[in-house]
Amino acid sequence: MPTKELRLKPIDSNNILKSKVYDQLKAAITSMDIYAAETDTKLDERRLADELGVSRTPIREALMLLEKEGLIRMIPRRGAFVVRKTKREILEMICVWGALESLAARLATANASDKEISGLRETFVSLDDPNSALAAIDEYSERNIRFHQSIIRLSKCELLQDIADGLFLHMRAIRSHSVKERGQIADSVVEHVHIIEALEKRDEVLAEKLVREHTNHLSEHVNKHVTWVE
Amino acid sequence: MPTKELRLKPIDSNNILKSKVYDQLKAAITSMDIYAAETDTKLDERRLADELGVSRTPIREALMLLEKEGLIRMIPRRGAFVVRKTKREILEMICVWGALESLAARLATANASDKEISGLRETFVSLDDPNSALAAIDEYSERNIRFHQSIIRLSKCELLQDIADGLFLHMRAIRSHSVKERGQIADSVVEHVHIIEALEKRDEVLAEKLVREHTNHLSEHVNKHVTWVE
DNA sequence: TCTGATCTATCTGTATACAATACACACCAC
DNA sequence: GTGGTGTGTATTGTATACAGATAGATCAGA
Repeated sequence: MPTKELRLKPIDSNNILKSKVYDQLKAAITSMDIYAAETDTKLDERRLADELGVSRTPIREALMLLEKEGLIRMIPRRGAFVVRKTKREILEMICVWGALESLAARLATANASDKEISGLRETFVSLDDPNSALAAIDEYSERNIRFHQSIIRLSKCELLQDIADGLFLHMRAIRSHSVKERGQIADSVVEHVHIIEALEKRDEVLAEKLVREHTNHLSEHVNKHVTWVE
Repeated sequence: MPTKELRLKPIDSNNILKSKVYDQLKAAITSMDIYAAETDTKLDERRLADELGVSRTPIREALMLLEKEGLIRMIPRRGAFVVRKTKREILEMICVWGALESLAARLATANASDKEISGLRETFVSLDDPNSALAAIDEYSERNIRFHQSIIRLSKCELLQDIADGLFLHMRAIRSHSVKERGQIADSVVEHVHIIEALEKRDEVLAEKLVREHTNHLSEHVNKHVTWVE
């Protein structure tokens, strides 16, 4: 729609090769099934350079960024390898994530608008329809992550979002392996509802408590059922 | 002491230029007084390369790592600039830090040994001697940070340490500007003692609560007294 | 046949050359 | 005098060349 004052979009000067390669690699790594491969997958700089049609320089820059994010590990003179998280590391991530999200919930009760909180319901309301069978489990996982990301966002704390995004990145990678039973999902959804209700009541203590318990449940679940690693 | 089986230290294969440059730059940035300079300090790649006696490649690699850590900001075709944190960002850091450290305190009550906890007392016991005047304030700040780092360490959660280290990095940078009165320090020390006592009693709820309150006090203090930024 | 060493190929780490872009200053037009 | 354009310089982004190291293979010796 035309406006009176001219609206100019902020040009993304980040349109440099480094960023493009970084995005591509990140997407590729997170979408691949790390734990399916029996051998460590190595990222060959020259091969990547050839495939992406750029020189090795932007590749190396992107790889270094990915290493700092913990997605890959670079061994001097050996190469870059996709990192497989250990069970211990996964549990640590859930633990830290719980602390961050419970803080986010507390902040959200103060900083989020009513509309934003009620918007959370839409995020997962369609989960209640019983037609979705196991086929929808993958979609549930994605929606589940988005729900938690939303809470983080409602805290209006940018630093929180940055750190949490880094964690979610890894959670996404192990998501497909998480053994989800039907009952587990149902329980999870109920807990989500309770969290939203606590936020709506602006009950910061309750919201924080519920989020922490929710995370603890996930932690126990992973601890019990995840055996495909380590 | 000589042992039966030969003990070999893990050779630091990270001894590559990239890491050296990274360490140098990080130390230089954190030790400099960012907020004293009236203009944004720019990091010239070629100048740095000349001064450190290496080519631009390791310099750029190190700069990129520093950018991801939030210490500098790279603007395409413009250069790298040391980041000055806004007051809002500082408060956010304290907020997140509080959540992480209160989690750490909770974990520490379960994972830390009695010896480790009692070791915390030594960290700041000399603060009680009254001879140290304002001259020791700088040392207090450093010791203060080390105390909090110790708590994080006692949680035995590596991820927690990684994230917290990133935050402490920035805290160190603003430390020298934090207006510390004598009374403020005394209060702080008392709170530290209470935190240690809670840890010794293995009272996870109390320890977590005290750490959070301690952080909140710092947050309020900064919010009130820090006016030299933004 | 197995162990060990040497040699080679390949890949990474570093340096440097080249290209593109942004800022600054000067010059010109109005 | 002011504003705009154009060129020059300096600095970053990208590509490539070179050096060093590692892993695997081949070969010799027991």
